[in-house]
Amino acid sequence: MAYESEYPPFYVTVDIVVLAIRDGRLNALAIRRGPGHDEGKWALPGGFVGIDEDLEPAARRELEEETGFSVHRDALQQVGTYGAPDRDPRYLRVVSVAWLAAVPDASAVVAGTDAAHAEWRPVDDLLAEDLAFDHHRILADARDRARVLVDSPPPGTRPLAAAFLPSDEFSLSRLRSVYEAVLGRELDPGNFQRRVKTTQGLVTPTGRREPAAGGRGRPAELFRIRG
Amino acid sequence: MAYESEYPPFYVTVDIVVLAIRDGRLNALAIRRGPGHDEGKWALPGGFVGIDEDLEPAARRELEEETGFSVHRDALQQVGTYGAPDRDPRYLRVVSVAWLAAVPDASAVVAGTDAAHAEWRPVDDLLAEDLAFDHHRILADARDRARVLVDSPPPGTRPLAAAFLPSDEFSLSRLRSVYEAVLGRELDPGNFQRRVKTTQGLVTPTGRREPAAGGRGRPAELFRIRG
DNA sequence: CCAAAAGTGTTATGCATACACCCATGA
DNA sequence: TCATGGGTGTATGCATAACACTTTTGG
Repeated sequence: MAYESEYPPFYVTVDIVVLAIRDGRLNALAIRRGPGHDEGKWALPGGFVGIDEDLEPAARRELEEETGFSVHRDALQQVGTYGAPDRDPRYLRVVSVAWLAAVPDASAVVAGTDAAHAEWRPVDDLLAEDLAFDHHRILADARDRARVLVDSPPPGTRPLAAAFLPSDEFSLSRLRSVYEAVLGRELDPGNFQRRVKTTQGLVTPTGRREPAAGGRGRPAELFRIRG
Repeated sequence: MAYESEYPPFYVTVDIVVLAIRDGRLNALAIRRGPGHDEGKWALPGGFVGIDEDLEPAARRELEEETGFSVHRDALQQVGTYGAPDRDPRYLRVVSVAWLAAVPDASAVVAGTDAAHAEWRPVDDLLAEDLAFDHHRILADARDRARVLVDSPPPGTRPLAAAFLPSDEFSLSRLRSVYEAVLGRELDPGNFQRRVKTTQGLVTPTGRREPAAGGRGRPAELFRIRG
């Protein structure tokens, strides 16, 4: 085509803020940068978009390469796009489309995948540090977005909180702990119970109760997301 | 650099949903496509990002080229990024970062600028048509975003509604008509009045009243955004 | 006086919060 | 029986909505 060379070429990448709840705190997958630019700093996982690949599939592919997880459509959300001319000094121009992914807590998942040196790190801790590239801002934006999504999930979508739960069935206190970790504050157990139960089409009771594991206190009823 | 040729090159563009209130309806700037791909369909204004240009300045530059307007920081918001491999058949890969811009109603502005054949069109009408490229989805996403932003402006930012007003000073019914056009529904005048007045730091009274122009009914008090 | 728009008052309703209190279980 | 967490009931405050009503102008 006639105009092929008239416009500047860019590299396009996806960066993914992979979120999970660990020990009651919101964690993100971070990769310690090796020798070279921003050495030793934490960075977000990501990679280049393929020549025939749409953006969302590219994010999904990277996520699976890093964690092994295939998440639900609604658990992978575009956060924003970052393209300052100097954001990656290694190349002339890299524009990154940032995504957030909510995955269940699974400590072992990272090992054996691409990101052998990836680690779960509390988001608060990461945000208190100097991250590589513009990943500090990306992480902050992703956390803000996650808070909005957890607080008021768009109608018709699978709530983001569901993606953090390791099992289809869960107690409401488990669900509440997810909300608390994402929002960064404690919620009243009773009010949370009522709010979730009275929200149409959010959870359905299974009738069964939690196997008395730790065993102190009344066993909780088990629920399931969306019928 | 060693890796320059390993990754696929993309073109990066910005598309802008320029919004204004005209005759009580939410309008967007649209350009009728000439001979070539998607001929005759309406498209959004936009253009390529420069080699040394950040994304937001690129959107701002395009906006000014098309309309002559320099909008406030908070009146130009990133909506999302669209990069399906086949979204622009003219080139191999074009990734577009979509923005929404709120501008005051000024019918004459378009003439004499780049977009001589740009026209204001009601958003509802455009969404009922088949737009060029993936601009239908972009426009729909931008309108949804505008509604959220008008309804609950992020604290500390200049409310989006202010950007639609042609003057610093305005009556509350003028402001209300902006809300109504964006939200697509009517609001109770009394309740709107109270809500706006009691919201801290939103509007400040000027003490003056509207010059009795059309002249029927009690002249409205004039307000200003953010003291 | 009448119409029309600006602006205020009043009441109902829903929702979130705070918190008291009961339930069911393990030790 | 006690501690612990699950779960319900209830009062209160706040934001919104609905709408009656007053105010101020032009015709």
